[in-house]
Amino acid sequence: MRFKRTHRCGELRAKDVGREVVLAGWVNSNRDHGGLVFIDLRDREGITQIVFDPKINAKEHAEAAGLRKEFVIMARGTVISRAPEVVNPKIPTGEIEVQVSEIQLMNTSLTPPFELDDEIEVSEDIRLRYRYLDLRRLRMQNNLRLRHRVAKAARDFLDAQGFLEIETPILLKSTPEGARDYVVPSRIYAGHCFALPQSPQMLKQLLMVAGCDRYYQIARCFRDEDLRADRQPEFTQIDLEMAFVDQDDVLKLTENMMAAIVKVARGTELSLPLPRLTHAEAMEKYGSDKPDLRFGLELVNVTDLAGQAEFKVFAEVVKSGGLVKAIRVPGGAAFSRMEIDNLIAAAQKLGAKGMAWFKVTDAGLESNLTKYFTPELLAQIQKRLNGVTGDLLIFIADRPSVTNDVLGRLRLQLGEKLQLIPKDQLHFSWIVDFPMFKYDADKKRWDSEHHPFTAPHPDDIPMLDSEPGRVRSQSYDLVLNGNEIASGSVRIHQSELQAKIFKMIGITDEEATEKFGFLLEAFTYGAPPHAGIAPGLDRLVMILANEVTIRDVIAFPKTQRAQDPLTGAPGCFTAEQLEELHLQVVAEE
RNA sequence: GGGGCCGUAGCUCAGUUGGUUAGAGCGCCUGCCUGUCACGCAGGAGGUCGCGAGUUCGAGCCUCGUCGGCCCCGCCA
Repeated sequence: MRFKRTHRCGELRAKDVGREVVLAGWVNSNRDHGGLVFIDLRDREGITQIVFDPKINAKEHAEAAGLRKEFVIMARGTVISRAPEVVNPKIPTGEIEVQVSEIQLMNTSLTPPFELDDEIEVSEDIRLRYRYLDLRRLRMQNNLRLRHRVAKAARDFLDAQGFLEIETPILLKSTPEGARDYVVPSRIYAGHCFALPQSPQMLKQLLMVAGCDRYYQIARCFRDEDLRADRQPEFTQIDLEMAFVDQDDVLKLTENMMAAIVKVARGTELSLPLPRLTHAEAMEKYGSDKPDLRFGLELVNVTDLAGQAEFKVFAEVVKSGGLVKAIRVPGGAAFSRMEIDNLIAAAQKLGAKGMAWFKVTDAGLESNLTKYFTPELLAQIQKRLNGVTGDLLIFIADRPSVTNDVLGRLRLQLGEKLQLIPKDQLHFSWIVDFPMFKYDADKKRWDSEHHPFTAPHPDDIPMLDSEPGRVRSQSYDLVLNGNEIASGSVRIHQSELQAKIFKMIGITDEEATEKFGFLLEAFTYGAPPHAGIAPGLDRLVMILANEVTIRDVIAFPKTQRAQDPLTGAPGCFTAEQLEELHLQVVAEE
C-alpha cells in the first residue's frame, strides 16, 4: 500500500480543514458531472465526500470517473470546507470534503445483486446468500455494533461484580429431556456421539461445586428444534451462576445488569426495581407467562356471572369447571360486523370454540346474546368490566388453559390492531413463582416446568407428594415487551432432594446415574447453595435494535429450514468421512 | 407433522375476465454535463413469469404436484 490510512470516513469535521489526510473505504456513490466528480466514500464509521477537480489533478479525475459502486479505494487529499450553500446537513461530515490529490484502486467489485445504500427491503434469502454485502448496510452495521456494546456492557458489569468468565465444553454428553440435541459423532468410539450444549446448565453447577462462586459466560447454545423469528438452532446466552445467594439476589443482580445494558444501548435509565408478577397473576390478568405490559386490555374473570346466565355455552363451561374471561376493548363498539367476525375466526383458529361479545351503548349491553341474560346480570357484567359507551366486550369460555391462551393472544392482536403498543418503550417485568411441574397427559406423569435441577419453593416442599400440581418452584423469567429474555432458578444442591425430583418426573435411579450421576456425585462433596439465570443475548439485542427477528442481530443466521444459504451448510459428508465416523446413511423414503 | 402468505428483469413491485409484442421505479451500460449529495439530461441492454405436469384453440393468470423464502401451531427441560 502506498498510503497509510489517517482517518475514518465518519471522522472529519470543519476543524480539520487544511489537513492532509488519507481515507480508505468503499465507493458508496459516484456523481460524475463531467467536470467535477464527487464520490461518497464509505467505511464502518460513516461517509465522506471526496471531490476530484480536473484543474487540480487531471489524471486522478479521469480515473475517478471509472470508479463504480463498491470499488475499494484509498485516497490522499486535503480537507477543505464546503461553501455554505453546498453543505450537506444529512451527514456528520457534511461541512467538509476531501480534495483528492492521489488515489489508489485497491480492488474492483461486481455490481452488487442488491442496492446497499437503500431503504428498500430486500428479500431475506438474497440477503443471506450475500450476507457479507448485506452486513455492509448501515442498519446491519448498527445492529452488530449494538450487539457488541451490549455484550461488553454485560462483561464489564459482571466483571465489576466479581464474576469469572469461564468457558465450558462444546462437546458434551447428551442428557435426557429438553430439546433435541445437535450431535457430533465420535471417530474414536464407534457408535458414540457428543451432543452440543442446549445450555451449559450442569457445567455451571459443577463450577459452583468447584468453588468458583460467581461464573458467567457468553455461551453459545444449540437446540435442534423448529425455527421461529426469535429462535435459531444456535443462539447466545449471557449465562451466569452464583453461590450462596437466593432468588432475590439473582433478580437484583440481573436488574442492575439490564440497567447497565439499557444505559449503554439507549442512553436511558431503567427504573428499578422491576415489577414482579407471580405466574398465577400473569395468567389471570394477561393469559400468558410472558405478558406484554406496554398496554392494558387486561383479562377479567367473569366465570361467576357467566354461570348465572341462560346462555348454554357459558353455563356448560362453568359447570364443567371451565373459565369464562373477558376483555374490554375501548372503542370496539365501532367495529364492523366483519371485524367482529374476524375476531371470532381468530379466536377459533387459536383453539376456542367461539367468542361471545357485547357492544356497550347508552342503553346498556347489546348483542344477539342479550336475551339469555337478565338485565341485572348484564349490568353486573358491564360494571365488572368497567364498560363505557363505545366499548366492545369480548368473552371466551373454555377450559382454563384454553380460555387464558386464546384471550391472551387475542389481547396481543387487539393491542396491535388498536395501536395501543408504544413501540419505542422498554417494559421489563419479572414472572416469579412458576409451577414446579406440568402434567404430561401422554406420558401420564409430571414433568419439570423449568428443568429438573430447579429447587421447589421451600413453603411447598410438604406438597411434593400430595399435590405436585400446586408446588411452586424458585424459578423466574424476565420478560421484555412480551418476550421471554431470561430464565433462571435457584438450583437444588442436595442430592437427596435432587433424587426425589428425578423420581417424580419419571427418571429412574439407573437413568439418573447414567445420564447425570456425575452431577449427583458432585453434590455429595459439599455443594454450596446456588442460583443463576441466562438472559438471551439475541432476543435482548433484537428488541433494543427494534428488529422483529433475531436473524437481524446475528451475523450469519440460518434460514427457517436451518440452512445457511451463504456457505451451504449443512452439507453431505464423503464416503471416507462417513466411514471414519462409523456412520451409514439410511436413504430417505 | 400441520395452517397461512409469497415466488414476474440484477433489486422492489404492477400485470384487468385466460387473448396480439409481459410493464414501472431503482440499479446496470453508453454519451453529455464544474457544486452534486436519491445529481441531472439523452439513449440502450436486460425475462426459463421458481420448476414440472394438466385443462384449454390459447396459461404469468385456472388445476394438481414440487422446490424455495417468510409467519404461526405443534416442538423449544
